[in-house]
Amino acid sequence: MAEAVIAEQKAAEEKPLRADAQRNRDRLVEVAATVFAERGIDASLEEIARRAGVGIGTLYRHFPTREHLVEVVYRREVEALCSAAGELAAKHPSDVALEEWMRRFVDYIATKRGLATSLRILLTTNSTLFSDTSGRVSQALRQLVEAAVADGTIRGDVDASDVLHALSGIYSAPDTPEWRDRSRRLVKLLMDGLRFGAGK
Amino acid sequence: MAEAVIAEQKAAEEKPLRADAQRNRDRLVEVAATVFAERGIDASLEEIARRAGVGIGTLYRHFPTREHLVEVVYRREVEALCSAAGELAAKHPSDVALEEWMRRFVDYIATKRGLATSLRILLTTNSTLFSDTSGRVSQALRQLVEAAVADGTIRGDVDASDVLHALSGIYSAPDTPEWRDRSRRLVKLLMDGLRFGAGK
DNA sequence: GTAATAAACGGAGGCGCCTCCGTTTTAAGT
DNA sequence: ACTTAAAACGGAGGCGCCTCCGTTTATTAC
Repeated sequence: MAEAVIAEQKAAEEKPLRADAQRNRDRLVEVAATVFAERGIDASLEEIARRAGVGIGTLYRHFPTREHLVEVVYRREVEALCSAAGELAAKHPSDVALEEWMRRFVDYIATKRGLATSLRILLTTNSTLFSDTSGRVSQALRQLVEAAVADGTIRGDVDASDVLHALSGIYSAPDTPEWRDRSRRLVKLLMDGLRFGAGK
Repeated sequence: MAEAVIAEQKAAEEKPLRADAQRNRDRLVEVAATVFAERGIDASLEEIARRAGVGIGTLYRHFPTREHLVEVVYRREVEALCSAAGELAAKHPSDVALEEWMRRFVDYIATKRGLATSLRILLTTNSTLFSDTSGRVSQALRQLVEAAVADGTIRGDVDASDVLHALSGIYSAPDTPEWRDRSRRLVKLLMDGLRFGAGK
């Protein structure tokens, strides 16, 4: 339902691009994701254009500002993370799916730690981006938690927002070298707590 | 070892500048204030250096980032505004001094309207800057209000923070072409209210 | 006054940003 | 298949950022 609405909006807002334009645009987003990950959010836009095999003018036509490009990359990554929830749910027992998804979630945030400042500015400047993505994340998590509660693999006295709060406690911890490892341990710990008393 | 480093830093902080260095630094701040006013906070640093008659390297030695320079200019302007409070108090009846100072205050904010976004980022990033300057403004205003209350030229049932709140209502109004004029009218209105019932 | 030296100067150079516009490609009409 | 107009391309060019380092200048010691 929600996906149908999104699809409709996209169709309404965007006229179809010419084949070469669509190809270049997709390529740019893909390369940009890689380069931002490698060099941070201040990476050279000219490097992105070069590695995507297009001229700098083409990059600017598609993404008038750096922020436009970052936003598209960010939305794409959040969407990939969230749509993985459904796939995990189909392939694993619901508690395992939830655990794996939470692990990916904190890992994703870990990779963004370095960019936090610039990204936070973008997220406060562009409140639509913030509400869209945080809504999408909540939805994915809710799906997993409700399934696990329903089939009794985790306890029934928690809901998605409880888990989200618990996770935020994990990823808002200070930024040390072992941050990533500790986060994973904490996710395991949280998961054990969720399994305890399950099926009662 | 650590002590040596600390000692070096202290020395560096307190050390008087060489005569030419001080001259260039002052010149840069003065020119920067003009250029930022003319072209906005994103003005070219090379233009500032050029108009100050120094090389770009000299500008960067004194102010490693644009933010450093903006901060110094901003502090200087706030200080000029606030120290004018004392001068006004010496030359005018206390109610007139207060009115004139408030007029200058809203005018100053009016000039900063266009830069608001960048400046707000700087003020939230650098909380020392924010608390220092807002403290200084409060102090200047308090001085004027207390004097006017004390000699009965304005009513006694208000204090500086009341007036500051009233002013913030004035300058947070939307940004229209007549903003400046309306603000002045509102200051006059506020002042009439303050005078009403004075000396009771 | 002169020499020595630490401090400051300044601009060339390399890189990235962004715009502008002549060239190329697509796709719609015939 | 061919023509053609619109769409997209891409890179040169101008400007600003910032660093690096050879040169100049102020100050200190004699």
